[in-house]
Amino acid sequence: MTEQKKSDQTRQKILTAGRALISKHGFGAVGLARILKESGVPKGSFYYYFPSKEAFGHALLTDYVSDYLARIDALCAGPGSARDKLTAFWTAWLAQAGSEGIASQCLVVKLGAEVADLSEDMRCVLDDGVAKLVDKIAALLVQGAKDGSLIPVDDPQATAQMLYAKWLGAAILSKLSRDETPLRRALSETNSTLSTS
Amino acid sequence: MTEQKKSDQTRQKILTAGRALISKHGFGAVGLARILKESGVPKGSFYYYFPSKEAFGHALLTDYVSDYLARIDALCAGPGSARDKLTAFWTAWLAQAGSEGIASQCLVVKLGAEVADLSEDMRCVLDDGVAKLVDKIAALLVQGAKDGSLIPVDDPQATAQMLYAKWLGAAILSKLSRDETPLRRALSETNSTLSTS
DNA sequence: GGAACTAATAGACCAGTCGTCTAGTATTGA
DNA sequence: TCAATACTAGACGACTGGTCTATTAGTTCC
Repeated sequence: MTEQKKSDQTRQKILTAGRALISKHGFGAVGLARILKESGVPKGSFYYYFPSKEAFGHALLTDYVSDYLARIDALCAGPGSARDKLTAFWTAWLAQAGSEGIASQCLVVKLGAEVADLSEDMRCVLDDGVAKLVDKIAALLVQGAKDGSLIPVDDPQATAQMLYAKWLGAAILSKLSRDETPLRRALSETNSTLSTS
Repeated sequence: MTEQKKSDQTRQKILTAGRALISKHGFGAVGLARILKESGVPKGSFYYYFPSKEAFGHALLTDYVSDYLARIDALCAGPGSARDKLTAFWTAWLAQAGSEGIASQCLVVKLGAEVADLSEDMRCVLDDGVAKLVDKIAALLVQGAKDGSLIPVDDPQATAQMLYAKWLGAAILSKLSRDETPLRRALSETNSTLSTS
């Protein structure tokens, strides 16, 4: 009662190890054996928690998306202008790039193209997560127009989607070139396009 | 003499079938057996033409990049303003989307994230191709500023890279959502940002 | 014709894949 | 206490992956 059921802990361990491995190598490229070895869970247990590898991938993405959106919500709920929040959000992409592999955290970057042709279920989870994220960005744009920190835009939804597209593309270009320049340019372009003053 | 050596024809057949399969499913997800079967080449022959699957991937990308750049060169050498050429280039992304899988042709879209963490050789080929493509886009921006069809920009190289990033991201979003809207928005945003008049 | 050489192929090989199955241990509730 | 459930354990099967060796088919030259 005081703690999570042990069952959930084990399940979470698999999910966590899986996320690390898969965000680095891709979904298809990582075998169950590797994930299980990494998380110290025997093979037999895997199929107790997940009916298939695809179902596992589905759970992994669901988990990831909900984590991600929760973090954005926390950011939005905090103090500061809409502009500050947006900047903080984008800057995090660069920060991740610095620490380990460039844009290595973001599963949309790593799995977007793979999952789209692999599993309808997984595709929908990721697509849904992106849609919600774009909504939140659009909301920030609206808020920024009100508090005067951002330039008003005609169609916040469209602008938010194109903003996200630019960052997604820039992340892939940075991965490909092993160079943060695309991400840095995205940041400066984003600022100069949207910021007042 | 009159014709290519048969050896080269066979090699090309493998490359062609490989490109179709891999641009749809990804590099790792497609086995040699499938490619060979598709191209009607016996399995035992593969290692006569390529020393390894990775070397094959390298050749595949080299082939693809050179095809792609040649097409751009042909477009640039043709008639019309820089603006027309750029528009024709981007519109092709949408046209591909319409016919079969969205943005299914572009190997940068499909393989960018996969290859970046898979093979240094393949990564370099793709990265090099993208760099050259961005150069050509930048050259069009410069030309457009001169012929008056496009708004002059401060840093054509940076603008071209961000332009490509936006389209790359939009293509992935379109793949993910099975909806051309992101690509269409990219087109209208590109036009309204760059076009004079 | 027959030797010498290259071009091309067949099929074996083993590591690795996902998923199943049977057996076993802990934990719970009555 | 005892039985039922929750969970662990890993061997096993059927199959696919890329790779390589041994062999055949084809050409060239004397």
